[in-house]
Amino acid sequence: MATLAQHQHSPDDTIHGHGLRMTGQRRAVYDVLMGERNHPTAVEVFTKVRGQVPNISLATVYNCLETLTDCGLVKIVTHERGPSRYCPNLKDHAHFFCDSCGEVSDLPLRARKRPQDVWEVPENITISHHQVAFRGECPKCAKKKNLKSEARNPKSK
Amino acid sequence: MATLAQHQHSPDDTIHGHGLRMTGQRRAVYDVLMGERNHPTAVEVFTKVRGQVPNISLATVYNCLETLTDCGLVKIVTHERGPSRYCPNLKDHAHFFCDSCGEVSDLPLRARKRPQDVWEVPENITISHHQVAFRGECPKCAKKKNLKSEARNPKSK
DNA sequence: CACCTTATCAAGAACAATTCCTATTTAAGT
DNA sequence: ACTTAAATAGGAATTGTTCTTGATAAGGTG
Ligand SMILES: [Mn+2]
Ligand SMILES: [Mn+2]
Ligand SMILES: [Zn+2]
Ligand SMILES: [Zn+2]
Repeated sequence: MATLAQHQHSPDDTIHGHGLRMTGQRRAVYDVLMGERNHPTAVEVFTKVRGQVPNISLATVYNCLETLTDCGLVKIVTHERGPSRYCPNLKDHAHFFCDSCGEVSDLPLRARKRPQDVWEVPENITISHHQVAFRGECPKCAKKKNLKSEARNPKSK
Repeated sequence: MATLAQHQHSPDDTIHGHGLRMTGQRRAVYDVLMGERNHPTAVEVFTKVRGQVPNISLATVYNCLETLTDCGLVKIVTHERGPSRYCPNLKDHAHFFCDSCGEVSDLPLRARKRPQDVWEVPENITISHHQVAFRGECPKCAKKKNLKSEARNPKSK
């Protein structure tokens, strides 16, 4: 079941508040995102949501994702030239992309910190958004690699 | 290795160091990037570089940009779903994108600061890269907008 | 210089992700 | 039930990029 969005409103109320309807397709797309918080691509959402709405089209999935994004229920996440991914975590956060397994995870903003503390942003420019992506190797992949190199050379420290 | 580029070597040496040749096309592409530090797209580089090498092809521009990137002479900059842009500033920096005029500018990293100071990055993950983008309104566009609203309502404070 | 071997190139086809178009269906409001 | 606008499915079109291929150019060698 879909949990409530951020504050007092259900996703239905949020969508209605934008003068739009909560349709079966929109709910199914939203539920997939809330269910697997893996930052799926549109195509991944599409294949998943077909289990619920067997003849939804990919264009509709794109439309639903755009609508949900416009209503502020999900965020779109882009990374280099890969396909866009979608995230229902509305808190301010950055993303980590593992180069070996492709996993995407959330990195919360530290309390009382702002990106402007790290980069010199001139006073006279107005910031409305920021997007921060880290790349590297996740702990799982690092461990896997260590096991392999041990097997290859058992005496290595 | 790529890091040599900043220091004692010319771009020619850097490219040779990778077992490649500095051709007319590659130099022309590199010169365009060094000349206008506007973070041009591949197509913008293409039209510009045609002044020097009239029948260079777009595919070759893409190839040159990829080669220069692989050699560490330029960086590729992606932003949301727009076309990739290219940047010859090798220092660690973030980018600001003006929503009204499309201008892209560099924001230097503050001394002795790291992105990890602002986002909670678990100890056991290895960071190899980060990419940081800010969006908003540049000073020029803000001023323009102010002038317009003054003209519309001369008495407004 | 003539010859060989590769790297590089131009041109266009192919590709992946996304957006657009249009006829049909669905839902709200009366 | 009737009217009207919103939403959908399916497919075509677009955009930015990569791939393929045959022709050229550049270094190295004798
Ligand atoms: Mn996220
Ligand atoms: Mn830059
Ligand atoms: Zn991993
Ligand atoms: Zn501007």
